[in-house]
Amino acid sequence: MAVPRSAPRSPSPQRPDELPPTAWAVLGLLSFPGERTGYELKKWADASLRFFYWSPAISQIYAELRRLEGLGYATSRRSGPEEPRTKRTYSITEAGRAALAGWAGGAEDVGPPVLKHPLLLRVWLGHLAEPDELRARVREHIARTRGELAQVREALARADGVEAWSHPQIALGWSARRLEAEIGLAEAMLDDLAGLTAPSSPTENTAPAAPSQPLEDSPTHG
Amino acid sequence: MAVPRSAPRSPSPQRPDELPPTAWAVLGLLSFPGERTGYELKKWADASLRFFYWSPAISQIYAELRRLEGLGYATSRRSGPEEPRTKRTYSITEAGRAALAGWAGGAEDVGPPVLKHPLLLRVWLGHLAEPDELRARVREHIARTRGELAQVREALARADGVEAWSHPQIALGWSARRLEAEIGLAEAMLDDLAGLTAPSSPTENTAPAAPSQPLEDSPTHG
DNA sequence: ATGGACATGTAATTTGTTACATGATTGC
DNA sequence: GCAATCATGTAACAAATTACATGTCCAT
Repeated sequence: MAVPRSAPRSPSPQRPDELPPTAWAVLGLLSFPGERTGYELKKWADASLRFFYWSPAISQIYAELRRLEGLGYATSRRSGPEEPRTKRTYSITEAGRAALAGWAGGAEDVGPPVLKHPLLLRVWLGHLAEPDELRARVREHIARTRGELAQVREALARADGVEAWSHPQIALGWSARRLEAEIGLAEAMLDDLAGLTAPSSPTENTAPAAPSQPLEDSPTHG
Repeated sequence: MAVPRSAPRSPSPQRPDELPPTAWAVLGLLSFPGERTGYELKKWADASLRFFYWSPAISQIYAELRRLEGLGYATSRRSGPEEPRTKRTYSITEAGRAALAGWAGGAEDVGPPVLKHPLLLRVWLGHLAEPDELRARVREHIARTRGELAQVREALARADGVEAWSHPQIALGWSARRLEAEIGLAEAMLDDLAGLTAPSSPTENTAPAAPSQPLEDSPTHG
């Protein structure tokens, strides 16, 4: 179990486990064969991690790498014989692999997925917007999503056939199907929005009651 | 255009616009008929906002309300004749409604949806976990999602028929379909994972190459 | 030699969470 | 009286972003 070689450049004395998911994500990036720089990690995160778990800012990746190194979960070395000397290459340690396996294989609840969908926020406030404008935003979203779908399929093609990539492949496959569903959802919403402006049965404007406060059983996990 | 009445208790002199989406979300909660307390806002966010845009912590809701009041987008008053005097009730101002309409109706890109899916993170690292355990996590996720779907349907039923709620209803309808899709996605992933342990064609372990670094066109919007 | 991709990092700031303290109101 | 829910808020901290500073390497 390789001990941390180079002096930990980050003094934060963090207890093992109890790391935020982002730290595990970065360590996970490191857990696949090969060693890589923070910069490479960022590109990789942009190309696949972000489709199911968001891509941290490059500065945060560097910070996480320092934390991971401080914990002995990763080691870094400055450049190879061929490489530019300014380059710092990270790899996972045995301790890191063990800790990551503990997190990935554990039964503790990692919490529900969190979705932040600014478009839906706008639709939700649609009574304040021009119907046409709103639908234009939805169509833009569909176009963007199609672009992302193409990217996922590329990433999928790149991973195809490589034995060690089977799980990332499943995650990417899930992402592709998810984006397909997202497109269908947006198209259905387009119809809903169209139905609002051209209503078949023009409902009488019944005095809108105050928003009677909702149910009592909703779990407070915000 | 009602000027800010009560002295702004938060000194932050923020430029109009340029607010984070969360601030617009809270202001949006206030934009529907009626006035309400921070506490009520939190419950409402838990019951509907969180399905398409996450529910801020109660302390952050209070903070956002103070900021909104400082900007003149909301006013608060301490209690009514009947209410407990410790209660502070907020409502949106005309300036707030105008600003919100500017954001909701604007054409600026609000950015892509961000999904943080801890379960997928685990699946992605599945090579470090027991296959059975992993599938158990997926099944737990399906169960939880079914519960959330039931909640959305309740919220939908509550909003049904009320004219002023049409857009929130569309957002909620989208959420319901999204959760249905999420269940289907998870079930398909369960199959994928099963296919891994019982492979029809046991592929020869071809020497796993180093992760050849991915494409160059991925937009860096982390 | 210039610009772009590669590469690392710091500082300042914002955003968001948890834990805690306090107290009123309501129903049993 | 007691517990649960309602209600507000502070303090400490953690997470994450942006802006900035610096420099290398490579192709045109």
